[in-house]
Amino acid sequence: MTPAAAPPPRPWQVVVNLPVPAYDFAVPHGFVGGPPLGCRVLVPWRGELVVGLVVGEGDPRGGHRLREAVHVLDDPACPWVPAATVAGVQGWAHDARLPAGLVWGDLLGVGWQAAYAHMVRAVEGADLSAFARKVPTERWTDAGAFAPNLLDAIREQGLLEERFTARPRTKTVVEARPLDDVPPASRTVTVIQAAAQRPTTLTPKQAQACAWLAEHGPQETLSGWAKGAGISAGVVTAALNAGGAEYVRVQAPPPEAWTWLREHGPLDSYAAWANGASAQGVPLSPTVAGTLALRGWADTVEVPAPPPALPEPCALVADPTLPDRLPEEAVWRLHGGRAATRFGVLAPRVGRLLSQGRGVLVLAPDHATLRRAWEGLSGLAEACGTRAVQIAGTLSEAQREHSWHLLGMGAARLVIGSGHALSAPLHDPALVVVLEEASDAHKLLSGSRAFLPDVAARIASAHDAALAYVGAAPAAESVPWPGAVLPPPKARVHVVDYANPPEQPELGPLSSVQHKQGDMGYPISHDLARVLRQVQERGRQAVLLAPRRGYSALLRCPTCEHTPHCRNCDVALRFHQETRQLTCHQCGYHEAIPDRCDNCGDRMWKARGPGTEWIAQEVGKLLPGFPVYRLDKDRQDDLSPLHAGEPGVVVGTQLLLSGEPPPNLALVGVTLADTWLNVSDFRASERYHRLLRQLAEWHPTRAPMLVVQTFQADHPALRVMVEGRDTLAYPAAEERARKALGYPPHARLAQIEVTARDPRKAQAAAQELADAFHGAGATAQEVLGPAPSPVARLRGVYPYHLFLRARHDARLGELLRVLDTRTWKARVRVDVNPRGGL
DNA sequence: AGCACGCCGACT
DNA sequence: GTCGGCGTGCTC
Repeated sequence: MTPAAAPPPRPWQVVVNLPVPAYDFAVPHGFVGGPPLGCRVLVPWRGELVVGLVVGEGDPRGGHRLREAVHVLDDPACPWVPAATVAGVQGWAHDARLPAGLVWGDLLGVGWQAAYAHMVRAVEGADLSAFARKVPTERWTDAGAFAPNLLDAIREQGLLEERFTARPRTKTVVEARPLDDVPPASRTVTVIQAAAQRPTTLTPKQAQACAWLAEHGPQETLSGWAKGAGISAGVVTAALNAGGAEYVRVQAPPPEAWTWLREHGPLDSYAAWANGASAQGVPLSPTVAGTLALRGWADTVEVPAPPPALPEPCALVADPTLPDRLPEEAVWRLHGGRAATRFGVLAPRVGRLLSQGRGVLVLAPDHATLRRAWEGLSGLAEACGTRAVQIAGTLSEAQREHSWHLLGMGAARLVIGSGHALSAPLHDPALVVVLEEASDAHKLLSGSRAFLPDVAARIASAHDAALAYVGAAPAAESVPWPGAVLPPPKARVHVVDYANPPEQPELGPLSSVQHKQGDMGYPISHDLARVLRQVQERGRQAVLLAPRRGYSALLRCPTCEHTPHCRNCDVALRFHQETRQLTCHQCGYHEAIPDRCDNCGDRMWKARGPGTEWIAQEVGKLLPGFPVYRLDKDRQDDLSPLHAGEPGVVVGTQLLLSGEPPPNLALVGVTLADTWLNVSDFRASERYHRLLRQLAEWHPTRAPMLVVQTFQADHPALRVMVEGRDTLAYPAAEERARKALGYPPHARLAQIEVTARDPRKAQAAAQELADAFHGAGATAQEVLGPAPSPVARLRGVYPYHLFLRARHDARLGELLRVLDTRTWKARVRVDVNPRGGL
């Protein structure tokens, strides 16, 4: 009786860092155990080996023969990404209709490059003569000696044996070679020494030279001898040729530079050696240092690199022993107060979990928020017997990898970071904290376009960890969760109402309307100007928030109203006065300012819509001699004098908020608030309100005056600030409005973008899609559009948008399934939970 | 994302 | 005849 054939092991689903779905790979020969979920593997890919991540099990009877995964890089007991995290991310990628590789490429920031030694040999008795040129023999050889695609061809036939060993991070250093190993030729030197017996044929001068040499000892050069003896070079040469002196090789003392390196080395480079030695009185140039190494006095060697220095934890500021009054539910929120207060309230909970040996993950949308969280929480980890690490783009690759290992070993249990921290191998996570959950910085602009709080929620749920939203003001979406609310910091808000200029009795109503902007002062109102002068007089600091970079939003011909537009996009070109250029802020296209209007030939241009350059220029006129700094994507002035406390004004875009506030900040001016409202997005007013709240809490202790210039002085997002209403007043009202309109959190949205180079093709494909949705039973409430994108042409392509609005996730999933029914005649991209545009 | 393949228009 | 534009398809 023959034993029943064991069922073939199920293949592994592996993602690589490319925008493609997970592919199946056969289990490597001889691998024992279940699928190593979350481990990195080396897989054959287009003739090379690439790092992939095991995210699941595939179909055991696949349609075609599979390639084998070649090597498992991580110990399955300690995967690179926790298995629950893998499940959470995979679930999100599936629901968002995104190729898994695209999602993992965005989320996993550490580990796609693995350092390993790779040795190969031919299997015993294999005949590789069919392969070209140089092929592996039966001796182990470094794989680098062969073309990767040749190795892959041999591998595919099962004729290759491979061995992988992890190679720790190394660095190259210069170290002094032991004296015994220095080549003898380098340890001797040729010198000129007087002959033992002086020939009788020497002239008197020659004899005199030889006598000097005998007395003063051997010389290294002829010229040294000549100079020392005070005799011409010709005579000493003749004396040498006549046999009065001879070249001999003698033992030389080791060079001083070598002795120095033996005492102070090893060092990172020849330059470091040269600088270090020179600084201590041993003259050495990098070139000479290199020559010494060439002669065998020093070697460059690979040594294991020490672990990189990680950010130091801050002092413990919050008291973890205070009572913990935060909700115990699976999802909760904490908003209001100042950042330091919020972390103080959060500390008892985080401290308790860390003390229990559990893990806490904190997701920050930007660098400034990350820094505040680090200041508020990192000291806590030390106090609770563990340590905190950061995983963020501001750290080096080596630092991120080291932090990753500390988490994987369980040595660190608090991780604070960007989206890259979400997949970190944190042990037993009990709490995932999403900071400033309404921030647009959580939305990845390219690739997967993931909204990180959505992914964080999936990961928390997969780990059965609690999820907390913490920030200055909640998103309307977080309002329904149970939560704790702190009173907002006091704000002194002054509103400049451009729409209602003060009564001017001496002028008639008509002229008042005609001149109202001029009368109130534009782009800097008289009110704002007055406060700015006070700032100057008192030597304080001010920040002005401009709605855009550049000089102006556009140029307009005063005669015919013509405005220069981008040749690739359907937008007006921004005017940059400093570079004398018109620039497209969508695609980067730029051109010199045209001499005359293309349309009517007029030579005049008028700027409209002030930007940072314009505002800075106005401030310069207003406050002569007062330092004016600028901070936007185009120009980042050095603000260190301000941070040292010197007086001045900074004009910038929202980029300002990602830095520290100046210490003597007395005034924050929003030069034109309406820019935050004049966007076609249902989240615009929430974003505006959050901006005001963030400005009010920006300075950690002060409450600077907030001057807001606007045409919509009665906007509720601003009114609640003026009236000093509580933290939840506006977000709760917004949430009620969303309910009435059927927007999140009372609906799930997805944007479907259809793009093509031909606008008619894009429009037709979008319409076809809409028809398909309706054909599948979608209602008119559920499918909105298609409509051309707000920017009808972008980088030369014409995007059309279609919106799906479903009551809940399940219905959205049902609707999205229509996309899989067939292929479409244009590029179709889905963005679930889109932000911006609608 | 890359990198093939393949189909059309502009040149020696 | 070829060179080279970029549209389409594939990667286990």
